[in-house]
Amino acid sequence: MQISDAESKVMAVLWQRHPLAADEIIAALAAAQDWQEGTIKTLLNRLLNKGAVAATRDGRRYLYSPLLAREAWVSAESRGLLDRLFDGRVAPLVAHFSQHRALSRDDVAALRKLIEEMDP
Amino acid sequence: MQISDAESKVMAVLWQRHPLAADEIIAALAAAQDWQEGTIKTLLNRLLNKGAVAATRDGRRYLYSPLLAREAWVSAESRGLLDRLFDGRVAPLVAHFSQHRALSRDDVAALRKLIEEMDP
DNA sequence: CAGCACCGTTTACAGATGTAAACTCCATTT
DNA sequence: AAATGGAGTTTACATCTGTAAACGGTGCTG
Repeated sequence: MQISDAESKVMAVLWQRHPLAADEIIAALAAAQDWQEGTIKTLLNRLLNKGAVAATRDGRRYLYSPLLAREAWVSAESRGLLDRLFDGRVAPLVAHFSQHRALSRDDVAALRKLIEEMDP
Repeated sequence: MQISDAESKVMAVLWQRHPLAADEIIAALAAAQDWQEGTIKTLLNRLLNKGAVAATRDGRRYLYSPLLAREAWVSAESRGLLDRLFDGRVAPLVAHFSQHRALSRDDVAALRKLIEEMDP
C-alpha cells in the first residue's frame, strides 16, 4: 500500500485517534500543515480509494478510521530504506548514524540496553 | 538535492566507478534494470540538470562523474526517514526492527561490537 | 416551502517521475 | 560527397503528488 507524504500526515491524525469525522481531521490538520480544507478532503478521498482508511456512516456524515496500521506502514517504509541503502542490514545503518554523530547520548544508552536484552 | 528512485540507480553506477561514458552507464543499467537506452539517457540528463553529476568532454563524447556524494545522499535519506518515522531517534528504529525479527544474528553481533566501541 | 450550510464527490492544474522515442550533429566509412 | 552511426538534446505521454476550487445532495432553518 503506497501512501504519499501528504497522505501520511492525514493517516497520522487517524492513527492518533479514531474514528474521526472529516471536520475533526480538517481541524487537526489545517493549522498544523497550513492546508486548505479542500486539500485535506482530497487526501482523505485518495486514502479511501486506496483502501487505507474506512468510512462508516454516522447519520449524515462519515466517521473515518485507519485500515492501514501504522506499524505496517512504518515497517514497509523502514524496510524499504534499509534494503535500498544498507543492503537490508541494520548494523550498517546504525554505523552510518554513528559515523555522522547522529546518535544522542540517550540513543546510545537505549541501544546498549536493547542489545543487552536481546537473544544471544 | 532531490534524487528520484530511478535516478538513484544511475547514480549507483557512477558511485561504483567513474568517470564513465554514457554507453558504459547504459550497458551497466540496461540489463540490470531492464531499461531502454532512451530511459537511461533521460535520467542522465535530469541528473545533469540537477547538478548531481558532472560531464567533462572527452573527444566527441562526455565522461560522467557524480557530484553528489553517495554518503551525502544516504545521510539525507536516512535522516529523512528517521525524522519522519522515529522522531529523529535511532534507538526506536532499531527497536522496531528488533520487534519485527528483522535483525539477523550477524546484525546483532555487529551492533554489539559497534556499541562497545562507542564513547561512553 | 425556499434557501442555507455542511459534507462528500468531481474536476483542475502544475510539477515530478517513469519510461521511451524522435531528432540533430558530427565524425567516420564507402 | 553521401550515407551511416553514435552521442547528446528534445519531445512525449501517462501516472502520481500537492494543492485546491467547483459542484451536488440533503437535512435544517426561517
